[in-house]
Amino acid sequence: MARRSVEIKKIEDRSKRQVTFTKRRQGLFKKAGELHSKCNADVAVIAFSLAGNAYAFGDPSVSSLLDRYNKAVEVSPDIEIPVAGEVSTAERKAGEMLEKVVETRGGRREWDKEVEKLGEAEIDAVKVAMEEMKKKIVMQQRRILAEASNL
Amino acid sequence: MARRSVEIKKIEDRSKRQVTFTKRRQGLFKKAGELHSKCNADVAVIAFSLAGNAYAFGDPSVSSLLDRYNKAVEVSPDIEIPVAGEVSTAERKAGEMLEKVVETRGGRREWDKEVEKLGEAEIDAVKVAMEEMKKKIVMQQRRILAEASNL
DNA sequence: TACTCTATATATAAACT
DNA sequence: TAGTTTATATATAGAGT
Repeated sequence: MARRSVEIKKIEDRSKRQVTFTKRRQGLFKKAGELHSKCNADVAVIAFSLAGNAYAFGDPSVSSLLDRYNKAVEVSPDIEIPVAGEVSTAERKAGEMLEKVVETRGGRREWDKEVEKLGEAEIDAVKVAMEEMKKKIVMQQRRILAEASNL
Repeated sequence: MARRSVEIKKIEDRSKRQVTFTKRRQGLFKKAGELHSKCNADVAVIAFSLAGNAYAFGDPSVSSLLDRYNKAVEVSPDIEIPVAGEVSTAERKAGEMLEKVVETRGGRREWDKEVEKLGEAEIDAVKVAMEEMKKKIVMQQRRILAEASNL
């Protein structure tokens, strides 16, 4: 993993902890996305930073998975796997700053690789295609808005 | 990671997919626990297997975190940044579309239909993804030009 | 504050039991 | 079907910018 051994223990230094939180949250979201892509499993991850910010990852969407989870629990309340660290339920008071930023992104831009494969002969054609695609998208957006205003 | 490169693509073989799901779910839960212990952050993970089984990890508890998440979303529902799942789904769609463009360049444009399938929740995210994709393409173009001038 | 860069620690795919 | 092993792919802590 890194230069030193990991030591799963609370990091005391605030700024180091923040950096680690960001890095590991990204890693966690990426793993969740891979689990989704590879195994066709629906996955949701929610993380609250000490500052109280909420970060969520979910495919197809966080809220739909939460609903589904709640329903599953109703049906069979024994689903939950309580894996909890001993230090767990302890503190967690630090942040109640209610400026929740539901940030996102697990990393994953799979088209990166596709783009890198493009050669000189293709890159121009692709750009043109992109322009057309964008027009299409804008039109689609208008169509949706028009439908919405008809409700 | 393993004997072969990872290939983030759906695993077709049922039993292999099941094995991978189990291993990766365990890994994901472990990572979530480490994030909790090291950074004092509260984390919940929910995964549904293809078979429909629900698996959850949460500290202090899944349901308390879900409530907290729902409240956070209520407090700032107007935030432009889409929830992770929507972004990732959009990213995947954008990637799929690009693949089609690359495959069919010069020929008919099959992504037309794909665009028309996009719904309200996705269209914005797709636009954002398109912007990023375009940046990538421009960078790739520069790379090619730079190589060419070095000949 | 937020990147990038690597040396290492971990995770894990496939093989094997 | 499930646990163990091992060769590699990934993730990431710390340092540098």
